[in-house]
Amino acid sequence: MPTIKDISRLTGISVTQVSRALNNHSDVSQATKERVNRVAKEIGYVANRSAQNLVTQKSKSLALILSNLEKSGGRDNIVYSLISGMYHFAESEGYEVVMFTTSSVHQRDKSFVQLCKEQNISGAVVNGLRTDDPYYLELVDSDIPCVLIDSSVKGKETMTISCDNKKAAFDAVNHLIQHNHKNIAVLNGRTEATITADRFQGYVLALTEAGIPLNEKFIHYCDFQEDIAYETTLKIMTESPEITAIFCASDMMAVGALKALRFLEIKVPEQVSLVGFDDIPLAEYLMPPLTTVSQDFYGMGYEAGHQLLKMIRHEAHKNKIILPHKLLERKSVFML
Amino acid sequence: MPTIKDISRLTGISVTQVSRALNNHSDVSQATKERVNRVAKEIGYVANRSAQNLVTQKSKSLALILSNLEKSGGRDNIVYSLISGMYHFAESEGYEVVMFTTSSVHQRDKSFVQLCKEQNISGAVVNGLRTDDPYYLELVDSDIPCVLIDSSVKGKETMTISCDNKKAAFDAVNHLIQHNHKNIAVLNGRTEATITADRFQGYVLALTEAGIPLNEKFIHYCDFQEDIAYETTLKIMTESPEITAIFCASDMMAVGALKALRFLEIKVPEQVSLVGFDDIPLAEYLMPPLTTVSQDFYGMGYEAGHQLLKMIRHEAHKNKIILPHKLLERKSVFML
DNA sequence: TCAAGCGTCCGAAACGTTTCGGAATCAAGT
DNA sequence: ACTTGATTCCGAAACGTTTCGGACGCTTGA
Repeated sequence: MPTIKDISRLTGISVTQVSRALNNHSDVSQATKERVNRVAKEIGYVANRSAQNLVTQKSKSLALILSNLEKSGGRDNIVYSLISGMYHFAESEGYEVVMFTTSSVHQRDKSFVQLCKEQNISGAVVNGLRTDDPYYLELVDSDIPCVLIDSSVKGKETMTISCDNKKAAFDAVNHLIQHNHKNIAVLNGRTEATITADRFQGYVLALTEAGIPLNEKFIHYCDFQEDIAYETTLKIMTESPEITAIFCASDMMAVGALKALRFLEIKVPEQVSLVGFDDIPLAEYLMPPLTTVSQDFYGMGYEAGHQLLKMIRHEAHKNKIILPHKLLERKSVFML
Repeated sequence: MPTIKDISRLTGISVTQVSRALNNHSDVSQATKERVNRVAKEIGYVANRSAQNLVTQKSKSLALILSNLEKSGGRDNIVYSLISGMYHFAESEGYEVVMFTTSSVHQRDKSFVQLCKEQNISGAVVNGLRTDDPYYLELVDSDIPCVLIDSSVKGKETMTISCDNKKAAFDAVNHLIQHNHKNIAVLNGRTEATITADRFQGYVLALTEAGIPLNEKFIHYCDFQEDIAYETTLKIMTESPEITAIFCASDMMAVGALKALRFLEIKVPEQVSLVGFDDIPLAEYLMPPLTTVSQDFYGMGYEAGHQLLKMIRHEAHKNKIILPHKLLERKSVFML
């Protein structure tokens, strides 16, 4: 591979000036710049990133830190959308993105901070980590700029990006109320997740605004998992057959609920209405097509990268960004 | 960040020996190794990858080269499975994976080879590129080891990994024949793709073995796209209502076909049977659940990484690997 | 004539690591 | 006492880039 020295030798211009020409610095004449660039193209010169990173003590890489690739992205392809959104932004800025998961931490016995420092990584987008993970806490407390998706922690160098989960849950539940439902169960996510609490608040708000009392028996947590939602639905529908609607805090849980209802031979939506959350690709193909709150995960990944770069460049940035959501009415809600 | 020099200073051991101790070379005493490793852990030392890459002229990064993130991975999450399989393998070996797409080539005006050289990347897994892409050809012709998924080109340093597409297609079509279908249409993929030709051969073989003549009117190409499959199905079912079964070379095309059949009020599978290919997550949720040929894309990504590393290390490797497939019988095929 | 300023240039050091070539120490064998 | 070999060590160069500090030549204005 040709280096900057080759260009220097070929043109008779010093290495210093070649470097400055390539980087379009001001104190190099137009003529020199042109000559350098021409020769560079001719011999197929590409800058050696390792050398650049070494001397500048930084790199054009962003980290995408996830809990676990396989599991979380199984069928819903939320993580995939996040990846491709962030990737496309990074690409447009000439940045690389490198992924880390909790399993890489354990496999290599290094913390996220170490993993990042090792590669001179400039910043990280974080999604789906347990907020009590010590490595997570170390990361947000470090001097590495972080953009957190769907969770907020007061760290030195962090910002949060998410949709308005409370309002979104409110919209979903209110939609059910507008269809005259009163006995509305909720299948919520992992109790430790920030979004779980937010969405629960939306649920509560919608009910209380409508003057409907809360019923402990209708409130359940299913860890965002399809199979737990399945079991839970089986249980609550036999214990509380007065339920006429279920709000699921994720589409995958709605899928589990739907299967359970089908198993119990309860008609959806005629006997029980269903609202999901996320709008995963599956949602529109279910029978019936699922009414759900849509989130733009691709946009989230893209915007996360965008904000991260702003932080890295010390440009002004807000510390919280709210992305729009939308209630998608399909066929899983029935007017009583 | 602490460096190797800090360890040297703290222990009074030369930089050379510290380096060799850290890398567990043979000509350093056990006592020294222990001391070095202890101090390294104490001060939280992590090796600087850039410096390592620079001096060794290689890196612990593998490339994953894709046609286009967004489009190809839209709903089927095949690409996601590939990514996570390859990622998990890389992770277990302490390697990074960096993704490139055709759009990165154009955005940065660099060929895949340049993109790889720039980062000292040791090898690449390639999926979904057009085989006539000049950058693709340059890549497989270069000295960079490549593992090609689902396509074969005689390059210097390449190997191919795929399922037995011909046999798989044969199995699918034969399954229809065993259910007494004779007028079997095929919705095939992009004409330039290697797998398209392979699957077509399987289709032909199944028919000829059963003594069923080929019918040009039953053979169509839909570029693996749902909407084209939709339009095509609309067309062929009105022009050739004698068709009782359709073999789709991808599940996404089967989804398109299914929508078209539903629009035409043709019952699946009672009036027309359907077999897909890939077993995407959607398949089992369709109405009726789709009978299809399953491929293990996660395993493909994992194995691709595995074989790539073998090539990089100059260990023995075959130049073609066939992964198993399986016909998954669900509810979209009807016995005539 | 001199100083100041500008535009353009260059040498050399630095980044953190690996590795080549050589060397010191010690025990064992002659 | 001398060689031999094994074991353990070290200095210095090298990888390709950026950048600091300085320098040269030219024009301009006093």
